[in-house]
Amino acid sequence: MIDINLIRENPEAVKENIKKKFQDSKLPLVDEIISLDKKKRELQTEVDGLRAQRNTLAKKIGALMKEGKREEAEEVKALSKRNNDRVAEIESEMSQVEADLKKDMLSIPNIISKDVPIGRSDAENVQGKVFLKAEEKPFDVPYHLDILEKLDGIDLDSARRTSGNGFYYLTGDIARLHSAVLSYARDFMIDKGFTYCIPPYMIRSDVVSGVMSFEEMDGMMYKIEGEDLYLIGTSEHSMIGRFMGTVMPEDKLPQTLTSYSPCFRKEKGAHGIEERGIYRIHQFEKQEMIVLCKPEESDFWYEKLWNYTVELFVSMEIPVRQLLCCSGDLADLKYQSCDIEAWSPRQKKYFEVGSCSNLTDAQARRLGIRYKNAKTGKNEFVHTLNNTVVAPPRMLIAFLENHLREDGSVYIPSVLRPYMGGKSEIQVKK
RNA sequence: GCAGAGAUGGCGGAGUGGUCGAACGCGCACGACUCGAAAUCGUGUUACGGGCAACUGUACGGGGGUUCGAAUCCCUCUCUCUGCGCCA
Repeated sequence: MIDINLIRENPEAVKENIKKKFQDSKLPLVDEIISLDKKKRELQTEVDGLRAQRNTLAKKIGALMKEGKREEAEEVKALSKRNNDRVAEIESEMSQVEADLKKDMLSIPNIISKDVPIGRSDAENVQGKVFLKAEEKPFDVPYHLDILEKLDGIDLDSARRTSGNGFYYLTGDIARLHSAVLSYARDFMIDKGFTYCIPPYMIRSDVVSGVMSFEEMDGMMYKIEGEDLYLIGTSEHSMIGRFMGTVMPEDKLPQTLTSYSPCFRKEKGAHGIEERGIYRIHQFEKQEMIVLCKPEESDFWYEKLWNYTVELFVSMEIPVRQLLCCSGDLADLKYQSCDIEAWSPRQKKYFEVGSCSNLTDAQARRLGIRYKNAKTGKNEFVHTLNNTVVAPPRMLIAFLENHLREDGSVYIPSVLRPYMGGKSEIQVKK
């Protein structure tokens, strides 16, 4: 949600931003908001006056009662009652106007960074920097599922029986590798000065509706039957929810946190769960990083965050590139976003393994996350950012394809060996 | 899970139907005193919204209700504490 003052003061800039995102159908909302906002303020003035009257009358009644002037008091009561009817009328009109206003405000996209490339859809995303040389293998790289099966590292048949499509058993060295990657990533972020955090894996509906739209919720979130609880789709949900409705002192910023959690997603809609293997699944695990900082520092942190992910992948000897999200592909809450994509020697192209976003104050405004500005003494909204550190098992696809050898064994880069009992490779099971 | 107690400003803590946005204390800010500091004294100090301003509205865990009027009474949810029970 953007600042309504921006719409009041500079509606043209807001419209320009909407055009940049190719959401022209939302253009009329801006004028609608201006008129709803005006209406709201008129109603507010009126209702404030009437309430002031109510307060005065109530005091008068109290005074009369004390003096024992019962009859006079009754007269004023009747007057006050009539006044209150009018208050109720305007209040209900006002709550309607407020609801409409809020709905419109939620549809207005966040102002995007000047650095965001302009484009209609993900097809127009722009390649940024590239790290390590993306090389083709001198042999055919099999589909990741086949690699996993050769290494005796996966059992999808049983998972389908116990849980259905979109679930998996990882076994043996592959399961260990999965944990090793997460542990290594956790320590990597701790070394960068981030605070490690294990959050709740279930959250209440008010937190859910705070962190996402109804459509997203419907398409992603699993609900616990008979409870007001949902399984988180990412630890960002509970990590950001942690700060809902709080004001923190300026010296508590920046908050630099890295969290681990399993993630549960229905994956309803566009791509679905049909794809074979472990690319898109209902359950995965993720090491995440989130930052809450002062407004003037969020650009700095954005650059830092995505570079951490790159550094992590490079240390595991996996070629990656940065892909700049274009204006049309950017979610409404985001100011700027990029994906980190890993090289797939099989497909001979890059695919997404993480995503880094700066939401500026849009998320914080929606959730009421503020800090006390030490200079001005005012409470102001923080900026929030989030980024994937690493999310296996999807990340394992990149790992296996890049480190596969012709004989079917998989090479383990040195940084992971301490987490793998010193092993330097995973061998094919005879 | 059962029973009892409770949730008030940055913190502690009064307040049980009207003059309460809230006593008192702590903390914090500013000023006085001092060479400087401590101590002491004085002043100020909730948030959000409307208004050029004067001023004004709302909020005492969340939601709903009673009343002319609710921090205060009723319902409900959440959370905390104490005791019992159960359990990794």
